Amino acid sequence: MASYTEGNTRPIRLADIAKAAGVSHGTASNVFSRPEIVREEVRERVKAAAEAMGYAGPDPKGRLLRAGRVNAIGVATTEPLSYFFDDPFARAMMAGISEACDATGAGIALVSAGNQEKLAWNIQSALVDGFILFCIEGGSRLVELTRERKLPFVALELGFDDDTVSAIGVDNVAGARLAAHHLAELGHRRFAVLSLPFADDRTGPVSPSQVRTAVYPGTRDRLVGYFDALSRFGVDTAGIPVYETENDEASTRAGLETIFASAEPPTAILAMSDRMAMVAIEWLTARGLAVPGDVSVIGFDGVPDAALCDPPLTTVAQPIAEIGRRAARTILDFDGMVRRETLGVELVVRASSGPPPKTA
Amino acid sequence: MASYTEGNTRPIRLADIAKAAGVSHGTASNVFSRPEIVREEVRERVKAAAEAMGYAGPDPKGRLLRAGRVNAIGVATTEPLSYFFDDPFARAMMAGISEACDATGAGIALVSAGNQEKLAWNIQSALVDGFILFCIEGGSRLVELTRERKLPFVALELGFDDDTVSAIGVDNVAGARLAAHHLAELGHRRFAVLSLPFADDRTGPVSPSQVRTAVYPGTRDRLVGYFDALSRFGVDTAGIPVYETENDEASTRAGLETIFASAEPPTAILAMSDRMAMVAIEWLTARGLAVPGDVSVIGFDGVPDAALCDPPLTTVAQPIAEIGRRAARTILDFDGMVRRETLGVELVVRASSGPPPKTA
DNA sequence: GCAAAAATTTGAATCGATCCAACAAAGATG
DNA sequence: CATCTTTGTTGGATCGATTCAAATTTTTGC
Repeated sequence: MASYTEGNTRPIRLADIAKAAGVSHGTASNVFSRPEIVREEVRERVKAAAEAMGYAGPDPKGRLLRAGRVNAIGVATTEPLSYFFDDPFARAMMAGISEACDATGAGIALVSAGNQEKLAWNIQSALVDGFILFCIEGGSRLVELTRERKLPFVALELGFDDDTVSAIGVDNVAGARLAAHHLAELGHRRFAVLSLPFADDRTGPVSPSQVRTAVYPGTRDRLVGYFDALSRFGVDTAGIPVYETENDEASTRAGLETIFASAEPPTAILAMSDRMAMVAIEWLTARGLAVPGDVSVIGFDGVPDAALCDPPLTTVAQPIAEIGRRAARTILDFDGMVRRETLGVELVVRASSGPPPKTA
Repeated sequence: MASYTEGNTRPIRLADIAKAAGVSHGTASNVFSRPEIVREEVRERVKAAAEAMGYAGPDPKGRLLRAGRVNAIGVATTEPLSYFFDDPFARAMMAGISEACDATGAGIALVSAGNQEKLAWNIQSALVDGFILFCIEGGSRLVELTRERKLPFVALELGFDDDTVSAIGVDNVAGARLAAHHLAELGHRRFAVLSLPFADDRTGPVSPSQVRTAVYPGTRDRLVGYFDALSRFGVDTAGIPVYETENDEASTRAGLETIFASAEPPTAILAMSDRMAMVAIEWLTARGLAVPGDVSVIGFDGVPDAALCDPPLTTVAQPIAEIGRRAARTILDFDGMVRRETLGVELVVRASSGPPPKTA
């Protein structure tokens, strides 16, 4: 299509410049890294030589080995890379991480991979000073892989029960209580739960006996919170349908189909993510059910989009950006400590929740 | 808050393992990089030693220097890092880049910085095999900085006139013609242009004589396209108000105020980005002007959000993800050639454009 | 003009791996 | 049994810089 940019000569090294300028490589190095300590005349001579030979400046690859520090933090997930730019929760989190990185001039390296093997390799070979882990599905595998690197890392979103890993998350039990309490207080007594996954790779309706067996602590805690608040209002929690989704549109719709196939459909939906809640609103509206007239919907997360949907979503807001900022700071200011932080959540009442219909 | 994770002993090196296992460092290296060529018994012995000493596996820092290749591509901009997660255009582009990177297992390093000096440093020290440059404002500075690194790079979005830099973009003249033609054909004769910046750091209304002086080729080409199409319909292009914004909400609103302060306000707005077009729709609606009843609005870019606003935006769609994919491929398959690609655009007619009001 | 102090410069050591030519040992072949 | 393969292992060279103690030069003070 067009011309060659360069000959295929091997790139110029600092040593080449040093030789050309007639100084030692120590001095040549100083010209670039601490110019103030080298005599002006020499400095100019070396710079001129560099210019003349087309030297690209000290290669970070070489510098890195000596310095040890990369000045970049890795953000890893088991989802494809585009997850960081598509998912509203991830985006809000990345905004917080970005802010902390911008403040200190650190870079961000996105790490992911289609399959398990590649992911392992990518984590092993990522040039970073530490990792922030987006623990969605397969979070524990991700933690194991990362632990191998023996670099600082912090798990996000769901507290791991394992006390040896740093983690930043929210009080899921309290948040779920807030959500359920809000709906119960409005008068609702028939509920359904759209749940995040209980464990790797499963989905579908969940029997009451399974409910306490959720492996993912985040899922379990939210469930515990919901049930705890509802039972205080005398609701029989054993009778509440819980549908486990993969937090995507397809499985959420499937869940709704199942839930509303019932003879006594719920008047309120407790969704464990704003994503599912928004799908639910769309699904209900399309089915001719008014939100919140016929069915109230409450989400969890507090992503920015939730304020913009129609009707605007009532939800339990996490301080997402703040979690991101703290995670980044945990890596950037790593002090060898295991740091486990639990941040507070906030009930944000918007228009998707209201009293149950009179007829119910 | 909690216990120490590690003592402060210096990390284990491959050489330590080799010594402990009683083999040469060459063999120890092989155990990790080409296990199949080392005898099983030895392999197990080395692995056991590694396990026992808590070896984290070959350090990528060391490997990198030898290998030369980082297997990551840098994406740079003069905006803060959060730009990548906030801006819809950037996000769509990143999705394309992500896809190409996922396919080959390459990583993405985000590069940015608040000030000019830090940006230079971050570009100099980024551990990447090449750069994709988001050339918004200050694009030429970014190109200069990157050129210094003597790594492959490709400029995005706006073609640079400089033929020595690889670039991928769209045919802005053709796209702008499409937009203007569409509106003129609907019967509009009174237009206003919401323009992207002409050059670094300016904003405000533009006199007709300045119009052809735009420094940014993307801006200039779109203007040329608009005027070219309109003049074929006998519109006096010299009379069209052009307001230069910074492609943000504040300056776009300022532009609209100016434009609609006129005695003969336009019936159609040509916006050079979907962002500005969506701000315009909001502004017009809030002012009681119907879109497209009173004023038609057409955007440029084709970001996903444009389909969701109210009314859905008529726009000129760029193949954003495809541009991203090609940019990534250009770096990943770099062959020393300068590659300049111009992709086609497509008029997407939605509900924000219609015939001008009868009274006009 | 000379010693002491200050400012520069040098060059070997180091960072942590991979690569490869040379060598050693074991097995196959005539 | 000598020779040729094959298979596995070794250790020096290399990747491209930074660092620092020691050597050298320049400056300062008297």
